[in-house]
Amino acid sequence: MKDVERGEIICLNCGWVVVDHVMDQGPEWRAFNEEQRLRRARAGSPLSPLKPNKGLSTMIDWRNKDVSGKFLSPEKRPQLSRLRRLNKIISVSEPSEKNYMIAFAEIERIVAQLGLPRAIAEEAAILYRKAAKKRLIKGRSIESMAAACIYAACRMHKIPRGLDEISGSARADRREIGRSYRLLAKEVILKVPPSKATDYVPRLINTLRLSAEVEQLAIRIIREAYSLRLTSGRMPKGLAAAAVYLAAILMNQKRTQREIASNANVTEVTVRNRFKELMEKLQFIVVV
DNA sequence: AAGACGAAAGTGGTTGA
DNA sequence: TCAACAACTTTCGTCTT
Repeated sequence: MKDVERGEIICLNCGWVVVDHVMDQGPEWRAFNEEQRLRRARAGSPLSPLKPNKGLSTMIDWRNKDVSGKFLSPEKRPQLSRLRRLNKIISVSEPSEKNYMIAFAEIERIVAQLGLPRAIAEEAAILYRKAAKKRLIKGRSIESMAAACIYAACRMHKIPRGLDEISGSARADRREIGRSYRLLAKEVILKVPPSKATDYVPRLINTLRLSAEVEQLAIRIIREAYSLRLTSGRMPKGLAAAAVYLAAILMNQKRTQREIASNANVTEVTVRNRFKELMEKLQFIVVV
């Protein structure tokens, strides 16, 4: 019922673009997505924010020249190569760097498992650095903070994932992640726009294979609902699900409540309740 | 037979003392 | 820190298509 894994395509750079392509795919799109996702997820060299030292640590040039460009004397070369080797070891064995390595490995693991875009991993890594700088990880597990960073990064990039979706793939329990996230939100992230209902729409439209018109309409419905104060205290994803349901009906592309509910990670009942409210308050839209 | 609907009891998260 | 509370879920029976 709460199936977490779902082939889904997101542009690995910006988080959005590829979605459009998916709309045109035939029945095979799911497999195509998965395949492409895996292929892309493993491609390319690791990007800088995910390296413990951001790629900015001291490097000793491999050319045996000194500052003035003259070649070094033969006696000095072995010494230099020893230095190089030592420098390499030291640069990752400093305690804080080791911490980063564990954290970043965890971040990459979760991101890969959930099929999230690379930008998320980078954002999460940046957040993790900031958290570490403020000593927020003291007394907390690295894993929970890493997961919290991913959760935050997802929200910042408008790719909403539930806390439970992430905790499902994390090596820390939901409660701990929640705590870490709160701390993170308070101390590091200055402004996190609370996730809006419209953020959930593209993903739903996608997995349900609905058309772009439905998406537009659903978003319009949500805007209306928002301006009518129908949204306070309600789960954004619940509202999103109901709006998509309504939009699909209006566009003659009806999906069952069950389909929508399971894809939005809410229950049918919630979809129904939101749907009912929408019908009560938004009648004038239907008339038009 | 499957989807939609709603009531009742249960659950987790927020709020206020 | 604890209890009250609202929103949401689960479960299940009934109605509609």
